[in-house]
Amino acid sequence: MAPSKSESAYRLLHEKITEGTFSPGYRLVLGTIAAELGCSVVPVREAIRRLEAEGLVTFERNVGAMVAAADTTLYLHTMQTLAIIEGAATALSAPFIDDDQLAAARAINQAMAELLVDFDAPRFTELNNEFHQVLYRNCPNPHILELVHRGWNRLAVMRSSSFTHIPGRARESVREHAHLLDLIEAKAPAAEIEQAARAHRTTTLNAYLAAANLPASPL
Amino acid sequence: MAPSKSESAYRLLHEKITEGTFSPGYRLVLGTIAAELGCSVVPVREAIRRLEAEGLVTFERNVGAMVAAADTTLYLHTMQTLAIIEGAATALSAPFIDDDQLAAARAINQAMAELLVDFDAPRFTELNNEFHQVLYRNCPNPHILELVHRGWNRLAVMRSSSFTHIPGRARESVREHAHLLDLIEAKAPAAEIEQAARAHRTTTLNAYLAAANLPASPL
DNA sequence: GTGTATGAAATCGTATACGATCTAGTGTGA
DNA sequence: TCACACTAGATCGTATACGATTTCATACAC
Repeated sequence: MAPSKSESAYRLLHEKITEGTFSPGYRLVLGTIAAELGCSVVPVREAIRRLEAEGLVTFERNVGAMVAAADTTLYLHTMQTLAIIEGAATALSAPFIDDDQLAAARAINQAMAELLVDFDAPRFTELNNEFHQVLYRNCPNPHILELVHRGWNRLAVMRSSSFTHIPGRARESVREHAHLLDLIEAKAPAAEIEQAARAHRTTTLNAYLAAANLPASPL
Repeated sequence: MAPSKSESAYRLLHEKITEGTFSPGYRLVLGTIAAELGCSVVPVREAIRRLEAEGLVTFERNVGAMVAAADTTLYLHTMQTLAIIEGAATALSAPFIDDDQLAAARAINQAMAELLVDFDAPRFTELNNEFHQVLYRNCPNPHILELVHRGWNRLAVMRSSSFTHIPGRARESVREHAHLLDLIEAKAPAAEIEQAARAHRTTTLNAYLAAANLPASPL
């Protein structure tokens, strides 16, 4: 069956926001979006409420909705949260990663390594997403998986606009990926995998924190 | 200004669900709720969408909404998630807990200890909530705090209906609380506090898992 | 020039209405 | 008896309409 209009509106907005078509701060005017979608405002409001609950959109009474703003603090908080959640997701997922998936992840990481020579940031980011998805996808706890997705989405919204790559981080990243894969292949203890997966993200976070003259994350 | 009807509907439903007035599986019929609130269905739909995004309600197209079901698997997944998030929240909060708050927490735990003699489960649970709130309230990362709240809410919905206390767990709990407070007072490393706070919850989780003949949580 | 009143336009919030869809109960034929 | 078609009632999904609120530009007073 065709999806409901509310569902369509939700998907469309979600995509436009995470893909960066609508940048942070972009005003989502109900009437305009409704017209674009060829529907009335009611389903659009509903969609926006859902996006609000996911943190992709902020909504103010009698004023309207806009794509969640991307201030530095928010970004860093999101990264910290994701470090924690994704670390756990990866550790919980690890025992269920089979040889094929492991091979796929190694291939992706190899592709990333090759990109280092002639660096292509968007492509690198894309591969990075794929890589991590392979790692946490098998997580048997759907709540955690959902939180990981939400975290990635929130980062995606903000990253596009305001944050740039840290020099040398890409190379380190590839190395850390390889280490993570080794741990998983060796069936290392969950705590060790969690620690490595978390650190992988925390390192980036701390680089940003240092750049902003803030203390490093204690976790 | 008076809250919008959509906001009122959201708060009312949220409260009724977390307080247990509406048990898991309870059908939320738009028209009925709208009539109770003295408003139309549109704001009610919006409220329900928000609750859905928080996991308190499930919604099926052309069928309607109901309070999220409370099957065992869901409950355990939620507990596992909360163990991870709350552990981090507590560790991040610890450096900001002042002497007064520490004293308050000790007092609450003392009250819990006294309840052990003539056990009163609802009161114990209430104090337990208060205790943990003191511990994680100062967490400087609002995202994490929000996730903790959502986790507690989800547990609250389910706990009321289907889960009972584990014998001897209350006494252990009080002891673990005291240990946690000692670590915080001693300004122990964040990782250590996180570990203790997580373990406090994981122990309960594993007791449930064992009772259901499932393997313990690896984290 | 600065600050405040005013009014129009834009936008939101929600009631109402009605078609679409689901559910359950009844009847019919094999 | 069972499977299926059908109908009535309940409920959902969304368009439309309109009052309420905010915003912004303009005009006026000081």
